[in-house]
Amino acid sequence: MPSPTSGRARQAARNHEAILSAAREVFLADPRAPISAVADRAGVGISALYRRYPSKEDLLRTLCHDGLRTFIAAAEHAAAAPDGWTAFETFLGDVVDADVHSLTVHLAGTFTPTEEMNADAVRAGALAEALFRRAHPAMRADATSGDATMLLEMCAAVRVPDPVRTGELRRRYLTVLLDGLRDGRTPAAAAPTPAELSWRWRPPAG
Amino acid sequence: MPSPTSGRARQAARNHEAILSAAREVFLADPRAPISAVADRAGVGISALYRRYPSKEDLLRTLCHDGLRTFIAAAEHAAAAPDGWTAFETFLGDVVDADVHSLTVHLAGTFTPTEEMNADAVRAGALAEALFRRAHPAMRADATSGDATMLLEMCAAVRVPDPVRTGELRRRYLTVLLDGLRDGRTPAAAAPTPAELSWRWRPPAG
DNA sequence: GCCGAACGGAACAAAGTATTCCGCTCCGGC
DNA sequence: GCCGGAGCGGAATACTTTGTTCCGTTCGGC
Repeated sequence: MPSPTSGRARQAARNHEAILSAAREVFLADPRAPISAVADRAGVGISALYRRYPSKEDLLRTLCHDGLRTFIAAAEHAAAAPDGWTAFETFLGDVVDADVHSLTVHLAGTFTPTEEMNADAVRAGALAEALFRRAHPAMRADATSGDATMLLEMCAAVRVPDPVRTGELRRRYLTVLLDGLRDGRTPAAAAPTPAELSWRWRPPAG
Repeated sequence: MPSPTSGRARQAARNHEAILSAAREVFLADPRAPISAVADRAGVGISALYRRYPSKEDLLRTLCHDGLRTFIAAAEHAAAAPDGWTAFETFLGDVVDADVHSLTVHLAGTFTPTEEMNADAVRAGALAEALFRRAHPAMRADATSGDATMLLEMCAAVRVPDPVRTGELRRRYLTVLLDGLRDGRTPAAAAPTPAELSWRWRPPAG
């Protein structure tokens, strides 16, 4: 099957992509969206979805894991920058641009993670932590890597109807936040500890 | 009925308060929570709720309107400060502390607003705008009053299981954001226009 | 003791939604 | 050309969730 340029197999491959992309959009907009919304957005029937994923949970898990991988890739890519602060800035910017935070954190807890996902989550945490450490000297002394997590969370909360403007506005507030984190001298409450942020990853109730 | 200190009427008044408070907590945690969750949290039966509010929508509307009034009160109180920046800071801090943003913005759109609410919303917007204008000279030149709205939105997104820590962390990031807004010089995308943020207030679909 | 406001919570009905199923289409090999 | 079956659309199903109603009970005030 040498990559057909037309025909059924090709169409199936296209659908595969369309479904993933539609699922990203739909669940990004509303993590509790019904699966039919994904089918509608992708312009396919429901069975095209169930042919690929045994259940909604599997789709969610796949989506989340993809997001996690994107996160890791962004961290590894940014780590190449020689300057610690620049690396940190690049990393957060890329993650915000990829709109990956909602995919990972907001979907977590709606499915039981695989072992591989847990490993990747640990790896992602370590990479982010390393980037943070390199940048730490350039920012307010009381900052912790938990701050980075919360910055991403706050940027993800920025939302307007137009997706393009949403992206622009997120970059704007990331800039404001980073300016504040770097230059800010106003005393503030303690930064979050890792333990305070890990609750999101607990598996579905029951 | 001169404020009985015991008896049925007193109990009813207590329930009234308990219900409102429970509703605030529950809908703050999840705007789509079922009404039975409110009853459970308040420690009362469902009928105690329906005796006071004809429908869920009415309860939501009341809650949101209360939040709006708190917002207005905070703005009026903060406006008394002689220094524009201090007034602005105080205002946002009070709104964040009162956890009023989710009550207003996140509940909006789940009910059809009353005329009075619309008027109050306009008034709230005008007050916030006035506070912003007084503080504007002290911040980065491209800031708009829409930034204030988004700061509140971002702070509302900060959430950990412990409510007390949630409050502390919100204050922390408000500080970071305000530092960034005041001292930040890094160029950034255009701030949101009022039109871009008004979509939240549109009534329920249909 | 009796009345009725206030209540608890089961019962009901309407939605919403994950998953299954069946019949159709149409590519690809012969 | 023709057939088999992969791939599919979407109605049907089974079940869960949830807003609202209803009825029997409680108990403070007279």
